[in-house]
Amino acid sequence: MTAANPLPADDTRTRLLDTAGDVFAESGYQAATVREICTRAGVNVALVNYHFGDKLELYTEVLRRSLVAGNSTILERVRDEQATPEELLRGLIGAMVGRICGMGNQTPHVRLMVHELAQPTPAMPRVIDEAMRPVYDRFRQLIGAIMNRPVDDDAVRLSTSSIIGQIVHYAHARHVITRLWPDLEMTPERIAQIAAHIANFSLAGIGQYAESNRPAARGRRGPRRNVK
Amino acid sequence: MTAANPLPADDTRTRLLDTAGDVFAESGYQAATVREICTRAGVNVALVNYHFGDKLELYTEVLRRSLVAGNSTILERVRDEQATPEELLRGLIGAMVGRICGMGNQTPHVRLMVHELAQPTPAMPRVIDEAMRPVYDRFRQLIGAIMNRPVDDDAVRLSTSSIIGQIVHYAHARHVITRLWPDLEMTPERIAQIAAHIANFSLAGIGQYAESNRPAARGRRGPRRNVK
DNA sequence: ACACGAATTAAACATATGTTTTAAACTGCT
DNA sequence: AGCAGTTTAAAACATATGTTTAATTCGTGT
Repeated sequence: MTAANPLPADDTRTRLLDTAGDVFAESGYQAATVREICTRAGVNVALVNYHFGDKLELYTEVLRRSLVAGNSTILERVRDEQATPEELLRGLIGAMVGRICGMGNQTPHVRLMVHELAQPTPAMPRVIDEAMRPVYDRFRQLIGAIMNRPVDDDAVRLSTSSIIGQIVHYAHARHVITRLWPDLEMTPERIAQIAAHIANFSLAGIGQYAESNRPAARGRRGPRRNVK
Repeated sequence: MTAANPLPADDTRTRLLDTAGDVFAESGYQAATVREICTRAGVNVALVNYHFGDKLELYTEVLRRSLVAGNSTILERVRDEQATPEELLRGLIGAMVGRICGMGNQTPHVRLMVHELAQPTPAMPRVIDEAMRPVYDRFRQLIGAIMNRPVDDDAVRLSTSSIIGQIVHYAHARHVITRLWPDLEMTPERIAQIAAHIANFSLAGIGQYAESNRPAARGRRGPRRNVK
């Protein structure tokens, strides 16, 4: 038979990478088996070692591709120089919620990150530096701008964790949420509602650190709501 | 039948359960090996099958013990009938943050939950119903009381997810946070600061749904159940 | 057409892991 | 002590999995 197959003329290497991305995203590095990957890719078991050396290098390469394709798309959606920090923050939250809650099954990129967090591999430092740090830093910039505080202020860092925590909770607790809130369907409108909620909720939370409430040295003065 | 043995403290069965709890908490169900468990417990490999049948039943029993010991302690700390919902919410947040950020390594209970979320086992439904649902429900009660809205109002559910998301982020993203914020040390003061931040941040976020800001068309009218 | 290196295949290998088997040691009771 | 039931131990088993080997096929330039 000629090279004209129903399957596209992708070379096996890329087919392996694509399939491995799916399998690793489903099961994580350790639970995924090279036989499962090769079977699904329709190639011989020996080819992952021939093309990549071993399982870990295949995983590393999968991760590398996922990283370069992953975070840049998110961050590039909030590069508008005209927009205010609040608008950019809303945009960033919306982009992340959209990717994480994306209807049906999640992006492989997201699931790779979830598994890497639960069971770190030798690639973890790079995952953090290349996938997480840029997002955290962008959030800190925006939040710092809104708060009018330096990016390494405690309030900025804590608020950054608060916002990211709210968002990625929909990745980590996906099964929990669908069981405890069965009526929740991730329609585009629902996703927009979630993003809007997180943005409003967080901007209100940030507000307590805002300029007017800012202390001169320590402790805060000002309206002091919610004091027990 | 006559063997009315009161089960010594270092009974093999108990020692297996304890060790298995540690190993499963470190590696998750799938990555943990019964040989590792037995070696660390100092017992023969065959004994897990003799006492528990198979690996999954051992895991199930470990989980069962963790569940009964786990969530009750948290929720019992917020049973004060005299306190206001805000105070109880602060207490609940503080209890969870304390357990999750607890200095050094996390509680086995927390790590078991994290692994179960990343890679669900057949025990997942029970984990959700017995460990997660009570906490979610208590949060919804308190938040609903503060907002003066029913517990299944969208705003209540979304705010519940927001608060829990902020808290458990310190469990899921532990490595990320320590790498992106190297100076952060989980001293008792720091843990208190984090809990206070999440409480203040969230009460401000909840504030936007408060009675005064409530739109007439949006939020559901109806019987004001669950208002204390 | 041919040769040579790259790519692919089938099979085997080595090891890890959950489980079972069979015998020995232990326990409580008469 | 002797016995019956329970518990432990050592070894074997069956299977899964990452990796290697050796042979075969494919592609390409001469």
